[in-house]
Amino acid sequence: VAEHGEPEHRRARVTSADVAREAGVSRATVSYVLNDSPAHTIPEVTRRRVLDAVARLGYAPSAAARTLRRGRSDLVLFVTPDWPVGHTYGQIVESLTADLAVHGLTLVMHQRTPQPWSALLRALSPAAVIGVQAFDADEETQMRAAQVPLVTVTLDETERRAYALTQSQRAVGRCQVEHLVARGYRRLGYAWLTDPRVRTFDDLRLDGVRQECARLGLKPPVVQDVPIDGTPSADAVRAWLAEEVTGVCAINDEAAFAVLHGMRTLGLSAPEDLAVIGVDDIPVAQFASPPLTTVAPKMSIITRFLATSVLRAMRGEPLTRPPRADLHELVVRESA
Amino acid sequence: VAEHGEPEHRRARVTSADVAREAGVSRATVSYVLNDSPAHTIPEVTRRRVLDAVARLGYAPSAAARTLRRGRSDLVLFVTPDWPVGHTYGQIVESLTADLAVHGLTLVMHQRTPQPWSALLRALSPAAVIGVQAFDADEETQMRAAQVPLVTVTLDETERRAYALTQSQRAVGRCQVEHLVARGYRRLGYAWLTDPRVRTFDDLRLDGVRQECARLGLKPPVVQDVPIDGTPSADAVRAWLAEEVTGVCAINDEAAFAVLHGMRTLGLSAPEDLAVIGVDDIPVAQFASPPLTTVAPKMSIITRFLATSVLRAMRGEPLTRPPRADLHELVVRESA
DNA sequence: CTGTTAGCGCTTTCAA
DNA sequence: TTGAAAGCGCTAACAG
Repeated sequence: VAEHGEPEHRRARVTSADVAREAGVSRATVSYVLNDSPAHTIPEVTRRRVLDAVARLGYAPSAAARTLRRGRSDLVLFVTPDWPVGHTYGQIVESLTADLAVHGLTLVMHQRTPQPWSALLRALSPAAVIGVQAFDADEETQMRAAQVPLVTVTLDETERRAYALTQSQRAVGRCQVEHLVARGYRRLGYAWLTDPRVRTFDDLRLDGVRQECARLGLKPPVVQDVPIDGTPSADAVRAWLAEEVTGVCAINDEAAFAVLHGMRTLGLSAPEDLAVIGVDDIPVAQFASPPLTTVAPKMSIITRFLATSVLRAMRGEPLTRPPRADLHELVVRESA
Repeated sequence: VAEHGEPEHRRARVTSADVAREAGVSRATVSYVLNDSPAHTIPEVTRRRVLDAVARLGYAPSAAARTLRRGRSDLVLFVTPDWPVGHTYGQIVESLTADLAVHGLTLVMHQRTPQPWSALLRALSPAAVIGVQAFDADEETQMRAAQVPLVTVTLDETERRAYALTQSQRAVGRCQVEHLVARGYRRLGYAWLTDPRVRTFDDLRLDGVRQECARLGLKPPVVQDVPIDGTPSADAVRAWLAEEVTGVCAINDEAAFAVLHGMRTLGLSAPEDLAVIGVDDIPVAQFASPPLTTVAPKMSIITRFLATSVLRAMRGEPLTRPPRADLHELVVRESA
């Protein structure tokens, strides 16, 4: 831990006025150039002069001033649910941050708590809000009142909304079933996490599993809770076996690991006794025993789409459909 | 993906002027009350009136205006290295965000790229910067020039700095050795990741392992790279066995999983043939085969300390030493 | 095509 | 103890 005191000669901040002076133009012109103001067309010479001055002075516009003036910042607020955030979280931050940065937007994450976050909203004046859960009526009212140009990307398709990620979640479940059935497993189980907070996801993924089972004329999946906090995951395995389940779809790779572990304590092994397929492809999935077959979401495509959606919504343009390309891919290893 | 258009009646934003009017005082008074201005003492009645008005109007101060005025925002910039961010990342975000929020500070993460981030610095005017790598001279100059009150919390202790996390990293390595030796393993190996970007950490943790080996009069650890991207981790295991290594410390849990997997392909099992101990206690560690013994950093304590350091540094107070309590704890399972 | 200018909402002297 | 007022740096009308 180290600290720097204030510099002795606190050189004043470089402002757009400095740039204007250096370039021999007015502040307005500087602003027009820097913002590619559509209403004003600036001759190339002037443009270059301004840009040069900017470079020479190392000028960076003050986000605060710009926000104050425009009434809206360049921040995009990502409101995460109250789930335990796992590997996926880092991935999202990483690529979404990059995708937004391209457009001059900065990602700010906020994890939902029981407390309302309307104050955050007003304090940040974000350019957009991305949510992974539907906002309740109260929250939506808040956002309207706060005059936040509001984009909601949600996992929940209960309302009439387009639903990129929702579709993806269902498709993930379908993909699991498809693979299992292709391998000849016809009586399926589903491994849910005990943590009730993850249920949003589950509902959707499980729903996809159910859909696909129904479509293929299979019995509905046997759902079992799998405790993530430790021991008795063998119970779930026994229950499946009792129902003659031969293949289980896990809500995510952690759950799959738990199932595999439960099987191990029972002296069973995958995929012979029970095939297991996960979701996420966490880094250690390849080191599972046996290496875990799983469905890997293509984060970069998803975040790219999210970023585009935000941009379009900010401009008031109609939102596009999710990309054609699958938002996930099957990674076949040995567990199924 | 759903979108809200602008509200029809865009009710103007609630400002401190509104609060002042509602409370029958001046804007200055509102400001004093809200900021607990030390130079001014406000009678309790006035205070209450203001606070009531704030609540009634649902007023939230504009971060932009405040920043513009004060020249510094309430943002704390966390500059992460260019490593692959794993499970730890989410943990840090989660608890550090909460710890800072208590003090009205908002955490913003920025992952280092080859490009400089000085523009970000000037744009955000953050209240502090937390770095997990030492900043180079250029960057430090930038920060001074940008007049950012600068706090550096670094993993690198090469310069004369206090080093909470550094000590912790070394201590983590020592802790691994301690446990292994207590269990009777005396010839040790060290599992490094192939990814060169993680080396910062490794150096420190490995250093701790070396120190402890030296202190106990053991031979230095046999270091082996472990490829995280797939297959041939068996080579490392063979190499260790050839050197009569009986216990290996892994740089993190993923590396430990890789080692365990390599052993499995060789028909070996832990801890009989080779004991393995990791770092991090990722959620799936308990489901490893065998369940992974590991050193778990106590994130909440670490982030609390980070938050406190930031606060103190912002106030110009001297920085305190890291907390007495160990910053990590041993989680004994079966692999070692 | 470029410049002048009026604020955005807040904090903080300075004066009352 | 409270109020009036001057900006912080920027953008966007409006003039020129």
